[in-house]
Amino acid sequence: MADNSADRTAAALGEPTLEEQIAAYQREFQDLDPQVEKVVSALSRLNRRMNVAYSRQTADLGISNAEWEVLKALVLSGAPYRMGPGELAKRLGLTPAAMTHRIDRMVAEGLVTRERDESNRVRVIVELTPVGREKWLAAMRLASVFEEDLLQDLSSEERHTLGELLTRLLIRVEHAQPDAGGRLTDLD
Amino acid sequence: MADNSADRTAAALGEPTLEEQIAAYQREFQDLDPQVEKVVSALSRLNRRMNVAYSRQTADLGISNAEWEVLKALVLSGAPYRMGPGELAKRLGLTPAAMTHRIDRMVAEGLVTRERDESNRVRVIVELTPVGREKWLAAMRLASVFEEDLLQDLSSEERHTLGELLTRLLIRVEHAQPDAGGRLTDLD
DNA sequence: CGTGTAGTGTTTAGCTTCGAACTTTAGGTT
DNA sequence: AACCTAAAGTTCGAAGCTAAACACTACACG
Repeated sequence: MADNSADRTAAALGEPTLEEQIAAYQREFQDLDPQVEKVVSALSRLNRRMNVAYSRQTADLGISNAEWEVLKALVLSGAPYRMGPGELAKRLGLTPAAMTHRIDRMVAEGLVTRERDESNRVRVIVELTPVGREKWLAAMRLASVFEEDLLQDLSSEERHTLGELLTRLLIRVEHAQPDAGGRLTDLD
Repeated sequence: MADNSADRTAAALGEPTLEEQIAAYQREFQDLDPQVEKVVSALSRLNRRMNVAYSRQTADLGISNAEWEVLKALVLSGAPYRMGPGELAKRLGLTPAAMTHRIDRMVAEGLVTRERDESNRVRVIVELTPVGREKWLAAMRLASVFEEDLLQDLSSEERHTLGELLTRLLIRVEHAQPDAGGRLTDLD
């Protein structure tokens, strides 16, 4: 079971506050926009914390975070919960090689099955087992409690605003490609 | 040079839109709050995209994302840019073992120096070299262009709002510990 | 029909990380 | 002083990932 970085990052002793960190960056790099940096730093820190929380939860269920990602992708594909290793790899941002090994493990643990596609014998079909689906559901229940709790201090309106602003950033990143200088340029 | 997941996740062929993804989750898991899920999913996707962008930029400079993280921590500590391996490991969320190896590489590449602390011979001091500082600065310049561009579509007011909302989430995660059920409970 | 070519998944070798055992030093206790 | 305990880093073996080479199947084209 990988991804046990849980308790190392959890406490985060002596880590500077966001404000302190931004002030330090400004000392070292004058033309930094503190407003931009605040958003970016908060995003990155938040994500680290969230991953730690998820790792802890999945570990409690006896699966790794990596395995949870696979389960999520399969469930998202809808019944009958089948996908090829290649597509899974693309979705999760892994090499096909890594996917092969990950599926090996998950087959051994009974979370998925792997069989050749008889109508096209190059392809392989990875299918969620009932056990795998149960694990996904259990992880989902834990995750949703955590997520609800994370947003607890925000009003419904604030949640909406946050969702919209983040979606706009996401759209900008997903519908654009960086040019040579790293700038994002629209595709269409 | 690790962290070359750049071009695999960049295109993200066939990935469902955020809305589609949330709709799919709701079909499989009824008591899911779509508002919460939207925020969380957007956060997680955004971070993946940003990491891909950073990886590409650091690769262009001939360093890995991992090395950039070390450089950032050292610069943040302020002049004379010295830290012990243990503290670095804690900041970056790594085991001391991993830190040892990472420093090995960075010493070999001339980014940092490693020496024993003569006043306390158990300790080791990792110090940024001028070359390391230059690499940090170059990476920082690239990153700030990308970040400014990422937020391009948001007005100054929207940036402020986003920063504040994210900070509140961060505070909730950083000042709390999860209880047995995964809920976040205040410390003070 | 055979052959070339593209697409899929697996295998192999090397690297990075983790967990755990180990070494060295500092500092307190008797 | 001699010992015990804690703290800091390193070493060791196992796990997981990447890139690149490889094997197999399907399909188009002569």
